[in-house]
Amino acid sequence: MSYKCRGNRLKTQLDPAREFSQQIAQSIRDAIIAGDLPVDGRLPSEAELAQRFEVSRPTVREALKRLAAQNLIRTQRGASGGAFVNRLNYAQAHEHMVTTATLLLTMNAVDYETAAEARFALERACLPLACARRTPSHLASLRAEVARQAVEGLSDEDFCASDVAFHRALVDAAGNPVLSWHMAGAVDAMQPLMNMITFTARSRARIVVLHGALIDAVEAGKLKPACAAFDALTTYSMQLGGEIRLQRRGSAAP
Amino acid sequence: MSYKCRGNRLKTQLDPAREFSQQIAQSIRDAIIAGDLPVDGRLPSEAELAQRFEVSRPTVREALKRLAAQNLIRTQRGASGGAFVNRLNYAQAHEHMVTTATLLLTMNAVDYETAAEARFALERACLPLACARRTPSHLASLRAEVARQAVEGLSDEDFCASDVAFHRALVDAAGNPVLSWHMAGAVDAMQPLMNMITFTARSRARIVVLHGALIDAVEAGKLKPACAAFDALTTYSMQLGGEIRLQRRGSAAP
DNA sequence: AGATCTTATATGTCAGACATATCAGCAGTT
DNA sequence: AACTGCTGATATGTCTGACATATAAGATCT
Repeated sequence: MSYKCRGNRLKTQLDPAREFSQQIAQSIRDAIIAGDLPVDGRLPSEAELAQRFEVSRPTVREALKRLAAQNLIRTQRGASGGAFVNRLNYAQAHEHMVTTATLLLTMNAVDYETAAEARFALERACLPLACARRTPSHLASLRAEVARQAVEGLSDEDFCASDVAFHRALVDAAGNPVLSWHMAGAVDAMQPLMNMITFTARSRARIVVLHGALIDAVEAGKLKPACAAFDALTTYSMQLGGEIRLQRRGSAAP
Repeated sequence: MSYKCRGNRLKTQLDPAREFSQQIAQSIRDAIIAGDLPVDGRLPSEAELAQRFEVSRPTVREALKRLAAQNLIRTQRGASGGAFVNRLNYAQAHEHMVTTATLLLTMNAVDYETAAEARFALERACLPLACARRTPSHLASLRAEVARQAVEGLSDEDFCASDVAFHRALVDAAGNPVLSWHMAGAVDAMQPLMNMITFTARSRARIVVLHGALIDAVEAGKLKPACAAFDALTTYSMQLGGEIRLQRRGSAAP
């Protein structure tokens, strides 16, 4: 009924029809999720795993690399080394989320409207919490980014980066790490995509003003004005997306 | 400026201090993201990659397994086989998201309040779109799940599963696949966790009523009542979480 | 022309070996 | 007594070469 329904040991019976390394990785993954292998616990050595599963060491290693790719384990060389169960921290999960989200968007050629709609809908959901919990530290981060965005000679890349930092800070102001993690895919992965599409057309001054209004509302802790400011930002972004599409339609692709 | 800023070839210069397989995987991953390796395109054979990177074939294989673990490539045996760039589809990304979210929650012992707060905040953000776009098909799915939940003899597991299906259908009703993907981590991964914590205490009848009211509002396309119904569900769930915590505090852990 | 056999190619797996990082313990010196 | 440096044990990282097996394409036979 709980997590610890331990069969306690790894399933070492392998189906010869499927890849061994895949099955071994699954077996170990299941054990980790079930809690049979505690966080920071050490897995048996590669040699011992090879014995248990009755495969060679390279095969075991391929399985371990699969798990390492998911940040489920880390390895250390040396005498007391080995493979250790990783505590999946937010930073790793964040990075992972961004990679997956980026791939999902680019490989499926998701159109701007769909991506932006999802992003703004999700980010808007953070506003109530942000208004209620924003700390002076959060507000300082937000204002710092807006100040940077107002500088004249800023490159497009730096402006985009600052924009991402601004939105991330806004999400973090909600004070919920799980929420921040969920939003990583929307902000860090989508925002650059949106910037790439829109940064040629947009007016930085207008964005700075909209950002400023948003901060003021959040600082005052007033939800309605915050939503209004955010919706204005949304509307402008969507409008830019539409203009870009029209331009693209007019001119042939390079 | 666009994705295809191709340096066209893989970085084959490796740093001897770090693991080769990790660097090779990163190099190929970068090439995929940059669009140098098109979807469904074939990678060079393992032997050729080994030559290019000046490493042995097992090392190349470890790198490929890392990519396979992320669903970035698939492999085929045989004459015209090899490793092919995978189009990351929503189903795979969905599965991936659920795994990561589950691990993140369990391994960090995220408390119910934090997880639930994030989940409800995000799901609430889907309501406006759901009210605007829900199709008869969506509504039918929603009603079917509620009907199942009202059956007397339903097991706890089945009730939980139906609950998840209900919320997933609600999110899908927003008609935005990117949004649905983002919500997978919240609904599919968090909901079972929440159920596990709350299903001993909750009143099924009350939940069925709340679900029904929510569907009615969504069907009518009226956002305010939908939000009200959803907030009632949120409040009830949070309240249950509080009760459980009190019970737990009273009795020693098994 | 169609069915079957052969061959080439690529991945999947294995065995054994060496290189290297790291820790623990012991020796020697200060 | 405390610090230093050596040494061995252990485990991962990597290499070499080989065999097994799946698959497609060409060659052969009916």
